[in-house]
Amino acid sequence: MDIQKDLVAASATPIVLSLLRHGESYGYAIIRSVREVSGDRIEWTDGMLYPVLHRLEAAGFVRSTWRTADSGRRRKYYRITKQGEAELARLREQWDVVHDALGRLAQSRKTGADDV
Amino acid sequence: MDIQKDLVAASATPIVLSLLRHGESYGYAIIRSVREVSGDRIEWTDGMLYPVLHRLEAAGFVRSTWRTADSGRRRKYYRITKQGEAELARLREQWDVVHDALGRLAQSRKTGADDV
DNA sequence: CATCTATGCATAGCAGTGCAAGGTATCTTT
DNA sequence: AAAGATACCTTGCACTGCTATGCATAGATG
Repeated sequence: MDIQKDLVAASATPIVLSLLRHGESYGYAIIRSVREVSGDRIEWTDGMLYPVLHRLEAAGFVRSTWRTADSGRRRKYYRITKQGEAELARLREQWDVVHDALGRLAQSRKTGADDV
Repeated sequence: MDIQKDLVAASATPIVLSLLRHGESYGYAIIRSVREVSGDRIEWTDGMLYPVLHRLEAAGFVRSTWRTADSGRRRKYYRITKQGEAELARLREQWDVVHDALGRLAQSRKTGADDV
């Protein structure tokens, strides 16, 4: 499924922060998790995700640490900060507002009526 | 409430199309409807909405007609096209995917776990 | 009547955004 | 040794769009 760019962009931050809120993770694992949780319907490219992660770090919402796995692989682990959790709460509220509005419009029968 | 620009941008099209699906409307009325349906939490500026409407018309998703109200006011009424309805269905599906993913992440306790 | 406010629409300069594409590194498999 | 998988980096090129400003006009106010 091809999700519109602006929707992908708008949703990336809350998705990443939500994931990290459950536990630290690294780039590739994040991409895999997003694919899984969306039933293979959201597929991020690494070229897209890493700038997002860097931005989030610059903003103080996440923090990174290099680590080496048993396999010898070096990975950059990200964890959410307190600021990041606060930001996530704000974003969630905004998404609720918008989703709520869309939900009402999907059902309402009268909203579009206009007067002369 | 200050909603992030990218979220406003991503949600504008489905909101407009949903509104018009219930009945034709014009700029100012659309802005008022959105404010109402969101409980005053989404406030669009006219400068933002009109380019959106023009874009939607260029894409064939809506069609416009000039009309004069009893008051003498000229208004540009917009109505959704068949294409527009199809597009709305597509967008709704995409929003569902993203909202679903966000919902799972808000509750899930295991998704962020990574392996070494 | 003049002025201000509310209603209605238009638009581009300025500001900004960001990912596709290409690259590096290194472990694992063929 | 070469190819594939894993892991991360980064910017040029492509693109996006709304803030600010402007026009028009009906209605309200002094």
